[in-house]
Amino acid sequence: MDIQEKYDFQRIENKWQQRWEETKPYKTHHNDTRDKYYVLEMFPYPSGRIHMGHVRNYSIGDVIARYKRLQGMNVLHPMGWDAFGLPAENAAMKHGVHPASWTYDNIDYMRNQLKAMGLSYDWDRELATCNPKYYKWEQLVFLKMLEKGLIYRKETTVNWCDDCQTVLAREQVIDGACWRCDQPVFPKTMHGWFFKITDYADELLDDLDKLTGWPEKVVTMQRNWIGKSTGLACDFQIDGMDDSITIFTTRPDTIHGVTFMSLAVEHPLVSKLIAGGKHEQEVNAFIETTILEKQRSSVDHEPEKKGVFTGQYCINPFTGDKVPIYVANFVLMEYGTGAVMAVPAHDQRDFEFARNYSLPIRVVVQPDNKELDPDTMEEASTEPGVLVSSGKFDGIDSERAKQQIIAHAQEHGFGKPHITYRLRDWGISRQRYWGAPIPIIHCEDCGIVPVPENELPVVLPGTGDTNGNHAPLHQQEDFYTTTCPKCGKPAKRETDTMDTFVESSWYFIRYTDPRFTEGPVEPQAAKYWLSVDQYIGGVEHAILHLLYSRFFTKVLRDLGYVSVDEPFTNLLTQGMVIKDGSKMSKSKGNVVDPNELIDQFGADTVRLFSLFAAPPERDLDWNPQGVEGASRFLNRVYRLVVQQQQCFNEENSVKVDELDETSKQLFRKTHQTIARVTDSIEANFHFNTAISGIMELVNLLNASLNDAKKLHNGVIRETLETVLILLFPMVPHFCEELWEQTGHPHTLDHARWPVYNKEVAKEEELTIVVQINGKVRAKLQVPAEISDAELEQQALANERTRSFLGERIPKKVIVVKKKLVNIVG
RNA sequence: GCGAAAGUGGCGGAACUGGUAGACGCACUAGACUUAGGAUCUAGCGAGCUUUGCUUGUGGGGGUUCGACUCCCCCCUUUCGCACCA
Repeated sequence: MDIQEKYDFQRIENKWQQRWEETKPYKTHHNDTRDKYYVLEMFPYPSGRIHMGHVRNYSIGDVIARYKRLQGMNVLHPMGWDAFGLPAENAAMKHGVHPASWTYDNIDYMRNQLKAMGLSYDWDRELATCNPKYYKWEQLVFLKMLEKGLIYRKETTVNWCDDCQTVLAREQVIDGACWRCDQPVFPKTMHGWFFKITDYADELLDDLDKLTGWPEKVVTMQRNWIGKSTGLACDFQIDGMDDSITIFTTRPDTIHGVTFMSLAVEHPLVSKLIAGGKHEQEVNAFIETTILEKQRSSVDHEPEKKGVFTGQYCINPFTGDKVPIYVANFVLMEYGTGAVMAVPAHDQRDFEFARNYSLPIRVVVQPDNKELDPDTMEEASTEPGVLVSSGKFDGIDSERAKQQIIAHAQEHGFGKPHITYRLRDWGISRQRYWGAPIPIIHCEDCGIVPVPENELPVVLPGTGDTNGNHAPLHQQEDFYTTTCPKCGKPAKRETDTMDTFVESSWYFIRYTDPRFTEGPVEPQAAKYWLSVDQYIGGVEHAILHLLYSRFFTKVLRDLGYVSVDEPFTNLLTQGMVIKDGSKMSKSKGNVVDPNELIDQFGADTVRLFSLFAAPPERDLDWNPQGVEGASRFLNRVYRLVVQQQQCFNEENSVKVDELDETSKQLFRKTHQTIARVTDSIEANFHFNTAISGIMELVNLLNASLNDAKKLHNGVIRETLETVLILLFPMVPHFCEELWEQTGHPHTLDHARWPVYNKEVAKEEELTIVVQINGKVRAKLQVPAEISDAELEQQALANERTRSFLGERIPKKVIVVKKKLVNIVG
């Protein structure tokens, strides 16, 4: 045996990457007899090159994949590309390249980068969402959803980003700006396609309880996003008109305290209410300025509550009171019914509005801790209490009154229980080129006609050659001119493309058999592999991507394609990679390029450091000197193996009883380390503590070699082999190379994760802390099997204890088994 | 404003269900080897002090306990999410 003296990471990494390319050890087969494990990292958008966030994400995923393989599981670990999207079009405009060739070039480049990291993907399952072979099935699912009534088209006011020239879903508007380009978003009225995600609102909400493997934070965010509220929908007749205003309230118990009515400026009844009245001009002017204000309002502060009287009144069905109808700037048309019954005594917004316009305040819920006086109240009281001034409901507890009032309204036919969600249907129409075409034909006679299934895919035109037309589809006459599949008359194709979040909502399902040609999902493969056991990605997708994916999984289940309710059993949201205290960004000039790092230190070192520097869920502060530390550690292990290679020559079984003390200690530490590393990974993927444990073992091996004249060869061997296996998921090239160089006939891919020997790991002696009044005063070395009484006696007999105690007589002695003795005196 | 999470050496971070605070790594200091070293090895490394040792110390203040980074109450700071949701 002759190991190369120096750790030549370049040679080693090239060698193993090439070998993995040839032998495909990570190719996965469906195998019902084995336990499966599906680990997935969020697939990247092919933006050009990978960044440190990817490095971290994929390093974490790769450790898990390799660890589970060592444990004997059949691991699915695929990779692909979220390949549709705006940057491709922007690049096309900027550099004059076709979005398709820009995207595919980037994919090629990034695939090489990922391969240079030594990630154990089954590359035969690679997919790109911009490939017609992928989006063909998405189009099919679209048609099935349409058939099932889960898709509709309507004209609405949408969020329009002028910069991106497209519509955005509400979730994609962040602080009034586009999530992608950060430009302000404007309302615009147009037709668009919608997925009825609200049909699944209840299930999406209820099933959150099943997601015990998700961070609580993400579950809460989704719960709030869905925003379920239960209450009463109630009609208020307009005085002197046939129409009535329907309101929604979660506080039906306060309905006797209504002193006015507030409508959103966009409420459809407003124009009718004011038509011909003396308030018409004033109201219209108010509406106009409010709409303008809404558009440019900064989000930091709520504007003052403002409104204007319409001149009309409506009637409270409970009291018969006439209350004035206002148009108010704080009422949202998008939520509830766009009309709010105003109870200033018990709602802060109504209270402020009432004070501004000197409207009456009427207390109807009396909390038990304080007396409410409408004239002196400084804020609304939202606490529960007992109903007052509420007719026959007086004296009833407010919680119970809610039910009784709803029942009363229902009995008399002017109201009913109602549930409202914050969640809205998902608008998926985009007016851009680089996306999956929506498979619909518009016919003047037949209306909306689905493209027949056998004509799928509707291929995005112009992708055939690099000079192809990549104008938005509504500008491509050759594309949209067609004939109606029903009547054969000239017709027009739908020119909207789908939101790219649609592709990423089901790619993890397609991975189970990405080459299946008979449908979107191969049933047996899906049944075997789903759900994803471990999903890993940034918390920035806590709502959008994860909610859409959950929705799609349920839809595909109801369409009969899959049998699971939830896509991701366990979710790990990794922290950001930051440098010098802030997120890496070009403008800050603190970007670290993974390529340079890998060239300089090797992929294994970069992987090791990104795992060591922080636990996965926390932000990782990138420290260039820390990387050197990781490199140093690998070099030290390499040197140790080179120095100690003789121990691999002979078969040396270890008999614990015959070992010298140093060898025995090292052997014990080896088994303790196995336990510790396994626990760190199993508990919460805290690789940082796993690595530090391995470092401690290596440190002890070094120290033992220095101390002892002759360390037992079998122990050295077992220690080094343990180190190599434990490190393998993190630094695979490095470990494979040393494993091979030390004469092992099979690669580590075929190895098994070690199991620690409890007997060996057990300490023979313990260090017991002796405290006097809670302060550490002495330490005792005692045999592990010592009794509590014996321990107490030894502690009291200890010389240092005695000198500290002096004349005092201990009042109490507390003995904590195998840990400490505290003497209270 | 509401909600959640987090505050531990010069830095990244450890500490299991309340039981030796600071594992491991980085940086730093001293020494060894060396023509040299950003290589390697050895030792030290929270602060203070009257330095075989003592005192103090986990954002601040209080409390529970024999004992608190850990549990309870109040406050401060940071980060994230939501933001007129009726």
